[in-house]
Amino acid sequence: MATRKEVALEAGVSTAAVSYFINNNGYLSQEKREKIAAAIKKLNYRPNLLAKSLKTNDSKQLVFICNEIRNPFHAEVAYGASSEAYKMGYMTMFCNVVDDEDYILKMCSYMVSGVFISTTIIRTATINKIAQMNIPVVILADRQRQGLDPSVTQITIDYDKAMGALVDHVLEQGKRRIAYVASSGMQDSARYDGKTKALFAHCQEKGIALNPNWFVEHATHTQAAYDAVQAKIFTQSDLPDAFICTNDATALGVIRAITDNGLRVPEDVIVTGFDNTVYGQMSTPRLTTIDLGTLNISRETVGLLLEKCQGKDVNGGVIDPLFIPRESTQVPQ
Amino acid sequence: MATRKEVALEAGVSTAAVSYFINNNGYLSQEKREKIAAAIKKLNYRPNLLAKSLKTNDSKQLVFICNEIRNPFHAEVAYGASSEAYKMGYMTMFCNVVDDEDYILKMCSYMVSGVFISTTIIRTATINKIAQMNIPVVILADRQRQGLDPSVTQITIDYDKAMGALVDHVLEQGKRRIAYVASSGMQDSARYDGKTKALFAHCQEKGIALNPNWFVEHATHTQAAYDAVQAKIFTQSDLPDAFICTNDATALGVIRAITDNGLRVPEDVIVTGFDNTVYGQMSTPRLTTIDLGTLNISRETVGLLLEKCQGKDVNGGVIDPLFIPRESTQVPQ
DNA sequence: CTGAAAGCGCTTACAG
DNA sequence: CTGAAAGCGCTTACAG
Repeated sequence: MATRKEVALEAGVSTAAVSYFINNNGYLSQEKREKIAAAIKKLNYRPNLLAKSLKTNDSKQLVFICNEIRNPFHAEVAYGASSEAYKMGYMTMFCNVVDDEDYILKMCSYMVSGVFISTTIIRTATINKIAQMNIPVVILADRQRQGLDPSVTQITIDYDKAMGALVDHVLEQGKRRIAYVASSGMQDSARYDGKTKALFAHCQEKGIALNPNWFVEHATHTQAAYDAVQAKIFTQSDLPDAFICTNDATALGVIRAITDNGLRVPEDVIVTGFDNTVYGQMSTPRLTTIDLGTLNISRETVGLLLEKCQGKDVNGGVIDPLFIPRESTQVPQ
Repeated sequence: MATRKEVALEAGVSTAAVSYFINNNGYLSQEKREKIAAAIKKLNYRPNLLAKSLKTNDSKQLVFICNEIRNPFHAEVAYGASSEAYKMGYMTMFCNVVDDEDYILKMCSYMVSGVFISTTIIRTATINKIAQMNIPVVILADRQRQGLDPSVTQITIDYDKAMGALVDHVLEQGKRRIAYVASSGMQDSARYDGKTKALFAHCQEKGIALNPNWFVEHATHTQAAYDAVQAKIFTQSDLPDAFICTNDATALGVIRAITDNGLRVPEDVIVTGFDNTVYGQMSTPRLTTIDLGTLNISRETVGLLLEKCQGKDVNGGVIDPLFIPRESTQVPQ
């Protein structure tokens, strides 16, 4: 690869002039412009963005952290985030890893412009260390975190409303034997997420006692959910009549497990999802779920992040969930 | 953020010594080591990886290009690729954009270590420009490309075998009225992909004339496939009795469209997918499909890429597909 | 209006 | 064994 120096030599100008040309600032005669343009073309020159980043102290790289890109919700967030970043001329580094603080901090050591966190399963201490590197951070998550560096912008989801709608709907269907399928562990308070908390609160309010034998943990994905439900629920003689699942991906695995045990959804057992993914819209039966406007919120969150990068003061927000009843919970009349 | 200079000052050593300490090379007395370690801790110092990259001419960043991260196949490849990169200490930049050459080349201008392309829909000229920047490139795609820079390593899929198995199976079910649902456009030769080509060849061999009215194009994803099939197929009076779909995600949308038109899968119409995603394993009916060992091949491809980065000579390969018959094509006896 | 020079935060060959 | 110095490819304040 040719460097700036070679271009300057070829064009018979200073290296500064080449810089001015490329960044379109400073004063440059028409004649020089043409010479430089010709030299760039001839040498097939491309500016080294890494060197530029070092000088300007900004790499125009965003880092995006999520814990499971194979979950269609996260894939949608990643899609929205990276396409918005693209539109604004930013690159996005992708991080699948949530528990290796050293790796995450390394990733942030490339003078990145900002960090977008889309997962609950990351330690507050890790987030704070990123913030202390003076990197703008936004987090899209399921609950307001305590003890977070005040510079971090939080965008949370109104889980009380969402889980309230789900629980009320389940009760309206005459079901009271509720199983809960979570992606996190129930006992581990660090991962005790907003959904779980809201579910428990609403059931208590409605006088429903949840059976701890029907809590399924660590159902991080479709296959894991299928396996966990088979192992933990269908080995019991006493069975639930409703499954509230942490997301659509999980719910699809649960429905398969139910069907494989000779029961029908929704006639025998009802199932709810979360996220309103396309797979839940297209499945048989279609999933009752919660819509968050995923694509839009991921885009808006990147927008917020980029405003922070420009030094603007930015407010977090709360996402209003929309309840969508479909076939997986309602027996046709 | 503290810099190397401040650490050196604090520890009372040269900046070179700090460098030796961090990279664990050169000679350093035990006493100095301890002083440096203390200074690093005290100042909460983190090396600027961008500056290091500029000096060493290698950023330890890989770029991963795919066209649709929301497709579960690509999500799986992204997952495998980035987790393998992580294991080897590399970062991965993620690129969703396939047709903006300028953006792609910019992304490669950060002294990236290598590029992993997982899409058919990218111009050969663009790939060659990356290769001409002396960046190692691997491409995981559906056909051997002509005119590619010889430095590029190609990993292709044996589509003849895969489509042959699918077509034979469909014919064995007594179906001869085959519709084809493609993610690309049929007429655009640049996007006329390996699957399509192989399908046509096999049908011709078997004496099956494909009806051009039953070619559905641009079904890039589940929703797009649903919409396209509704608009193009179910507006006709003459209907196919089998749908061969470019991938599982597409097939799920097609099944929904068929069902919404009052027909049953597989009793009235049969449907095949491709990729063996978890959604096809868990769907009702379960999808007949092709397995490629996606997770493994994405990991192996990254392994190959990293070997190339170390200057090794590396051979591409051909992936052997496995046919998996399931419920979506077989009426239970 | 223009270009020489300093400097971004690192690494490493080399002189002592 | 150790540190001063040059240099990676850029940008930009500043002297002329």
